Amino acid sequence: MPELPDVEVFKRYLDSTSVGQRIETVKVRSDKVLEGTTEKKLGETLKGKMFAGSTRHGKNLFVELDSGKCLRLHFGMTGFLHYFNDANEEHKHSRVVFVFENGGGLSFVCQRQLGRVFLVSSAERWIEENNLGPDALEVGLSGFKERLAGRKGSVKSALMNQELIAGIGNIYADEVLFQARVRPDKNTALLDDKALQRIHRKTGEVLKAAIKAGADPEKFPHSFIIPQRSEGAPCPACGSKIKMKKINQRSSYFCPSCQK
DNA sequence: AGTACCACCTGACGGC
DNA sequence: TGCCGTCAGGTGGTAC
Repeated sequence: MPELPDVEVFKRYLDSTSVGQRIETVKVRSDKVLEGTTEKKLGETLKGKMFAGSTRHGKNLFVELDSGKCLRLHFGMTGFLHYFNDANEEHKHSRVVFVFENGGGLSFVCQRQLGRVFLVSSAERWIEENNLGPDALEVGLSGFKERLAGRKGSVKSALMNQELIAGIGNIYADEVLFQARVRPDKNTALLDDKALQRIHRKTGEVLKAAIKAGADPEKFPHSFIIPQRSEGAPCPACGSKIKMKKINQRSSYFCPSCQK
């Protein structure tokens, strides 16, 4: 689930349900998702404070408090947010709950518990210290080309490298490369200027279209390959059979006829 | 720099 | 029905 478009959808959900609300208490259902903090510390830091706003960078969602402190939410493979009004609506896989003074609650839900909740001093500082690349929706063509320049590995690995560009994961890397008509195992260094321009343009277009569709594959344009991610499925552009190949241990689906 | 493999986790699915 | 391997949209560490 949680690549850039999903996290952007979570951000909008958080903004509309929880920003402006004051926190009464924090309940930790599983401390496996906490990193560098504890239920006690989280409670002490958040109690009585308000969710003042949020920013997203790549796959990270930063929630700012009116105290100046900041939460970093990373959703792993199975994380999402769930707002509920009544305690019996709390999700089965709710791992951390921010209970608001109005009685509602926001859950950080994460079945596989690979997601993480952290306290950070500021979003900018964390991004800087962790060498995160520019957000995939913010990076311009020149920055995009500079960051990919001289890469020897596959273009898909480069697109998924969060230190180069932040926000693209396994699924959307496949989509961007399908739309740009570039094979995912193509060596980045062999891409000509036109191909790089196409990949940059399609990155923006694909991510924006996915956000517009609420990151729901059922609402994606018919031209997208994502809903066809299985070996032998018909290519949405030419009808030939989709192929699967492992690239850096991750399943990659592409059309051998459309993508060169 | 790039890649392979493992680990962290849970659950769904297919084969036997 | 049950056991088992495999797979899943992420990331971090280690070793080559």
